[in-house]
Amino acid sequence: MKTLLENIAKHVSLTTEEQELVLTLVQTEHYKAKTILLKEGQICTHSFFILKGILRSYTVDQNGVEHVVSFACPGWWIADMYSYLSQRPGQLFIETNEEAEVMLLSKENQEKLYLQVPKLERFFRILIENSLVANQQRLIDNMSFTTEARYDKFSKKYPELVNCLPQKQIASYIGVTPEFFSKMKARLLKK
Amino acid sequence: MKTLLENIAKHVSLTTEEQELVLTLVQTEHYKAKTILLKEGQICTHSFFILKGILRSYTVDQNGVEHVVSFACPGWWIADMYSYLSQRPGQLFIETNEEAEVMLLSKENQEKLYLQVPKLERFFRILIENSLVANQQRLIDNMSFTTEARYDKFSKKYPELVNCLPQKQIASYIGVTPEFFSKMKARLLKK
DNA sequence: ATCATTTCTTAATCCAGATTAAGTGCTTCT
DNA sequence: AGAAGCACTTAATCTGGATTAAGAAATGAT
Repeated sequence: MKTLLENIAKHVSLTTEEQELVLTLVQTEHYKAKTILLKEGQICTHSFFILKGILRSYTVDQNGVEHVVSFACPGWWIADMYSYLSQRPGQLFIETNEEAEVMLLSKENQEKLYLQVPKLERFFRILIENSLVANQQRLIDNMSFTTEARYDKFSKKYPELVNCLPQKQIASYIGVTPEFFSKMKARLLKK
Repeated sequence: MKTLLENIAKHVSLTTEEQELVLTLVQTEHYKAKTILLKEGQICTHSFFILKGILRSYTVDQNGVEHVVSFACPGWWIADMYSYLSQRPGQLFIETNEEAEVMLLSKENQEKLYLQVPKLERFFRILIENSLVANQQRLIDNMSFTTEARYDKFSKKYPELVNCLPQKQIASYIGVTPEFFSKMKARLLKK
């Protein structure tokens, strides 16, 4: 259901040999809960495809406050795109919430793939297009909706996440403090 | 300096024939100040490459308030990416600030280009990657910086824009009301 | 099972920024 | 040139959400 090849097959179709090539260029890793896969200041040398578990990326600001940039469930990719694309030190942390199984694709191997299987250029372009659209929508939502409406949208868009994330992470994602989030939820229940 | 072919040449190199093909697939248009090129609810059938002038994209929320999503100067592309990619009605307006000259590339012609000049798949992928990174950075900035710091960053990143945009548009871009923006600027001058 | 750490809640106080309202230049149109 | 509309400013008041602080509940480690 959520393997890498199935994910690719949604957008481009590969021959058996091409599929095998892909598999030789990725590695699978297993991580315990709360493992940090990438730290601020490091270069993001791999992008991660989630097989099991939930990962998140976040920044830490001058005051030490965390800001969740994204979550990734099985079947999703995650990386510090700035750092990954430019191969310069980035500002994101990437961390497992729970025990997780992840496929790693190095930047080098991705370049190899582009050369040997040009169709994958299309695959990754589509992935990036989708991220861009989602990101832009989030920006718009943050500017034009109330906190309550943003929470509502989040719950509807990611119903599987609402009940398995610590709610301080959801609070951070929608852009409020855990205290305020808690107050808001209590207010919602009264209705 | 800012023609379409020069823009493409920054990332991929085309043969003369390929360049000519590109030119046959775009059209150039001239617009007066305050012309609306795309309205909410319409399908974004073309993406726009700016030759002259400044365009901006924005949404209008339930209360009729405008939120600037992006600006585009000469040498930049602009479109409602959600609508353009999905060919469904979008929520963005795209409008010229001043008199402008713009090249239009239709979605159909873009698909033709992908087929006939696969190198362009790479070109557009890179453009989208850059947008994604910029967008993600803006999200992070909105979550972790004060209004003042965001304005400061904006001024440094787009020095050419600060002095030629109505400041209510800058206020909207960084996410505050024109009144507050005005107050903040007065406060900055005192220092 | 117990202790320790983290997460969540509640409540009081505070503040950045919104809202409302007026007033002051600018353009631009006729 | 005058009217009409925008863009910008200033100021008073209000509010969503932050901050601080404390306790309660859940989770995890030994």
